[in-house]
Amino acid sequence: MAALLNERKEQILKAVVINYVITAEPVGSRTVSRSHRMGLSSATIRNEMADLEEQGFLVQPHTSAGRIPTQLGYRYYVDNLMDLSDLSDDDELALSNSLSTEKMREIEQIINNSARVLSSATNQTSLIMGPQFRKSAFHHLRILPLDEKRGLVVLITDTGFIKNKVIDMQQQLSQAELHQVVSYLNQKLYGLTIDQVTTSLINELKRDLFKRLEILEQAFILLEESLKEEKQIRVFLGGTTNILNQPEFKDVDKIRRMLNLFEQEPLLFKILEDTSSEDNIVVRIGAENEHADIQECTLITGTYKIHDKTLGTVGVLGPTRMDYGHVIGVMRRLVNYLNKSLSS
Amino acid sequence: MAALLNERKEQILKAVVINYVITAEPVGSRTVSRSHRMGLSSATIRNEMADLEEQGFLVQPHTSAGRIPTQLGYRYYVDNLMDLSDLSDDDELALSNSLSTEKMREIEQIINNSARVLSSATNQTSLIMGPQFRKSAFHHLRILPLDEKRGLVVLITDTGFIKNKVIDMQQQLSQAELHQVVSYLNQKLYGLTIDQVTTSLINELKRDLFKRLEILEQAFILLEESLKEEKQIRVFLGGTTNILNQPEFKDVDKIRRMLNLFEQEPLLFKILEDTSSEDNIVVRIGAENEHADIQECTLITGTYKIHDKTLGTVGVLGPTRMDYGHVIGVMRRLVNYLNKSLSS
DNA sequence: TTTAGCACTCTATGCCTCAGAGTGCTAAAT
DNA sequence: ATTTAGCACTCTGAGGCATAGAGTGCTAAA
Repeated sequence: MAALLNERKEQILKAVVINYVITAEPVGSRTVSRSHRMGLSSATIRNEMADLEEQGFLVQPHTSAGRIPTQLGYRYYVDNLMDLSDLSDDDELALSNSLSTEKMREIEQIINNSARVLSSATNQTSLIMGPQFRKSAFHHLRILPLDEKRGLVVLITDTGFIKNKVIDMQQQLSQAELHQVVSYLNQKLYGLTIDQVTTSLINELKRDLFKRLEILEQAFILLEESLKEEKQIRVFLGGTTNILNQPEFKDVDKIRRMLNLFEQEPLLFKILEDTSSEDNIVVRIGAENEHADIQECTLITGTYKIHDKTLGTVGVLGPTRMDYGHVIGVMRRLVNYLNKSLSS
Repeated sequence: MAALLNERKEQILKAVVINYVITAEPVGSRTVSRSHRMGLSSATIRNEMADLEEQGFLVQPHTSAGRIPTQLGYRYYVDNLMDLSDLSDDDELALSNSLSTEKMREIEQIINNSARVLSSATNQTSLIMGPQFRKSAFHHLRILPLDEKRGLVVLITDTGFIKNKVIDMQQQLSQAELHQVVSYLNQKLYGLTIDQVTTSLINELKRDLFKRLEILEQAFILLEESLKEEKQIRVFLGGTTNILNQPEFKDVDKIRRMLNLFEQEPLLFKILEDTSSEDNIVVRIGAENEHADIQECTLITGTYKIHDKTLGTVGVLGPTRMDYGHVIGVMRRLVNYLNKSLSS
């Protein structure tokens, strides 16, 4: 960690960041000296800024331009200088309105709404990772016969996740047989997380059950299949077009790269998962992100929980020039709402 | 319908369209006379082109430029001149591979895959409307109790559509009571399309049932709710970034408008539904589209069916400068595959 | 009816200039 | 020892201008 700056340098750095976030233009010494009434002439500021540049907090796009913050500059700002802005009343209202638990029983809907709210309150793109099915605990399983040849498997987890899948049943099963198998499975699997339902466990059960009821090969294959399939998780996006409003994305090529990224759910998932610090809000600025395509961006993430168990991650993605205080404020609030909503 | 052109004019129009589709540059008389070896000098072509312009099939972007087709020109081309290209072997392979029915029991997956294939084979954005739940016929309904206070309603249609929803049950119901209600409902609703399950019908049933079993207010509200909710349908997109490859979309503002459109499912749904001619493939060029935001685009749509019953619509959206023959060829093929896959 | 030839038009490109913004340095002021 | 005023210097971006190139329309000859 670089040494701390003296207060005057801090004030100047802060002024540059704030100004640059608003205008997207390099900030000159004159502007700082004027707008932030710190009673110093532009010449003095110039000297300080030269220092800040030497220490790596600021850069000039070219010799005769103002300064813009480096990633290090943003980092310092976030760690030491940032004011957490609270929500505006409008935002507050919009948030609580669209997340009122009233009409939203389905978790998908809550998540989707959250993505919308988050993106519109921050003017950035938002990503939300749904509950991680495979980390939920098995609650119970049902098989509904649909007709002679098909059945519907319904899998329910402790977090209220419901997964269903139509299966073919080669051999016809009587109600009684079916019931027998299902209740055996329920008994054995209860309380395990989906992650723990490994192939080997399934095989074991299969052997077990095989002795008692030979017909059920098929049912197991299906259970396996339905679990495998869930390896990748849905990531919900909101406000993907917001990124087009940022002047740093006026280049069609950059836009293409970002949108391409947005189309690849597994990648998004990986990006979000990498940041999960299990606790609180994480800010990744520029190259602090692993994925190459977002190294000009900042990703801010938080996690939401149900009864203290981490369910998923919410994120905001935008250019490094972003209103950190505001975004973090909004995200705090959103995570709180989510935690409350989901725990009831 | 405008009068038909003589053969020479047709050849020239065709040459201009084909050339322009490839190069995206205005086509000059010299180019036509050379590349399409029709044994005429550029001067002659020039005269004919002037005629074609007067008749509204071609335009010049400026006085000293080549010509590009107007919407009328494209229309004439599609109606009278177009060669339907068959698929390349590669495309063919990709198509049959990714749509092999093997691993895809879920309809969502089939649709999703189709969207991907369609967009990558055409290099355009594809839109696919999933099966219209509300036009499916009611098959049967189950209610699974989850715990004391919650149940899972499962609704199954004749087209294999499965819709489930968790409901709260204020009053506890015994298994027997539940069973009674459910079987009554099944009997009454069987065979109706979801559209036909109107609020008034539900009310009627409610009265009916009320006499016999007072507790079930709640269950009905839930059925109603779950139906209402399905009014809007999912539209699956593929290759949204393809649109960025088109030179006509190098303007960030246009891009924003398109992407914005893509984010609004209900609008997309409306656009797709408007074109449903119930039969065969429909081409809407430019202003032939109702929606203002796609009047510089061409939308080509087709419908897929299961047992002769129209399920949904697939579409390809791109600039009016598009390889009509190829897109239509691919779409034909895809629709055939879909029809076959779904009917088995 | 077709074509060669030519004058004309329009765009896109590169080059130049110049104003404006902002800097760094030096010397004076506090 | 700081701070500030003043000044020369640098770099960008916008505007103006000339030019090459592509393509046309028209006229007159084939």
